[in-house]
Amino acid sequence: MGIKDLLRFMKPHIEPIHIKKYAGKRVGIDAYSWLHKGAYSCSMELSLNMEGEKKFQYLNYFMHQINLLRHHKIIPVVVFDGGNIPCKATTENERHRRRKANRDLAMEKLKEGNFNAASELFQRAVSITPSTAHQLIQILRSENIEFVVSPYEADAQLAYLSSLEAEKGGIVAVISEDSDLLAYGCPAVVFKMDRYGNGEEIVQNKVFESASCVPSFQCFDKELFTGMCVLAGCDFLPSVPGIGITKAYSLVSKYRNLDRVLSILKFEKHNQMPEDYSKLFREAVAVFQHARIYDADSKMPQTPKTSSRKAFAVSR
DNA sequence: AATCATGGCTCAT
DNA sequence: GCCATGATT
Repeated sequence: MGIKDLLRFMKPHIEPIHIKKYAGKRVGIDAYSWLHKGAYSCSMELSLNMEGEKKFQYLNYFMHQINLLRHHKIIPVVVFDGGNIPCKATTENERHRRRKANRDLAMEKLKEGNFNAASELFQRAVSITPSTAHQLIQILRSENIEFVVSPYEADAQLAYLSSLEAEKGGIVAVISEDSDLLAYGCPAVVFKMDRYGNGEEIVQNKVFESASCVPSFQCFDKELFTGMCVLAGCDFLPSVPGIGITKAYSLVSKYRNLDRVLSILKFEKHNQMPEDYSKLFREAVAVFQHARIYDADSKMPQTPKTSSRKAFAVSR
């Protein structure tokens, strides 16, 4: 779910841009967002694993976007999700359950001959499997497009790559649909990029420095911003009842210190607040700050542990 | 006024 | 994942 209501809250800090402004630069792509969009054009074919070309139409969509970037001399770096992070398991299970329910319903409608109802349900059942991702990886290889499979969340990997110099494999911006990127502290994120290259950009430095935009983040730093995001409710920790993005912003901008915010919160909401919220809060902030990532140069996950999954190399 | 819960949409014909 | 909307607090 990303950070609840964050993008709407940040609206005044969004600037419409064309992706060509990144000509000559390395730009990270959250593979999941384009895979998911592309899968809508062939959701039934994917769900039923049908024969024929159309099943692969999502690849055409993805490569169209890639070619758009290359046309503007942008160097794309595609980042895939790896395994699921344990604290996100309940969110993930719920999604899986709903997709399966929609798929079963779609099959029924299809048997009844109700094609329109079926295809609508197949769209809701759409899910990106390792197989669909692997089809794409093969094409990226053959086209010499750089890609990385993150050990866990692509968001974390994209944030890490954003912190590196281009010479060390770094990127200068991220294309995604996920507001979590802002909580991770990405310097520049482009949301809602369409097929012509138009998108909506949020640049961290501009957010912190802007004197004219309301809400103002002039007294914020990266930690306070991440804290605000966690307070508002994220995938790792639900918010305290009654606290949304607006209250989270007010608290952080008033007290300018996360420990102080927690004290006040404990005082005001002690009835509805879990006993261990402070601990869980600090852990969630730490997840955003010290995300598990795959370091292409060291060829090892930086936080080695539970490496049941394959470590993937980059193609460079 | 802000949060919460729900339902519709992402492609492309 | 996002967004809009109406009920709920």
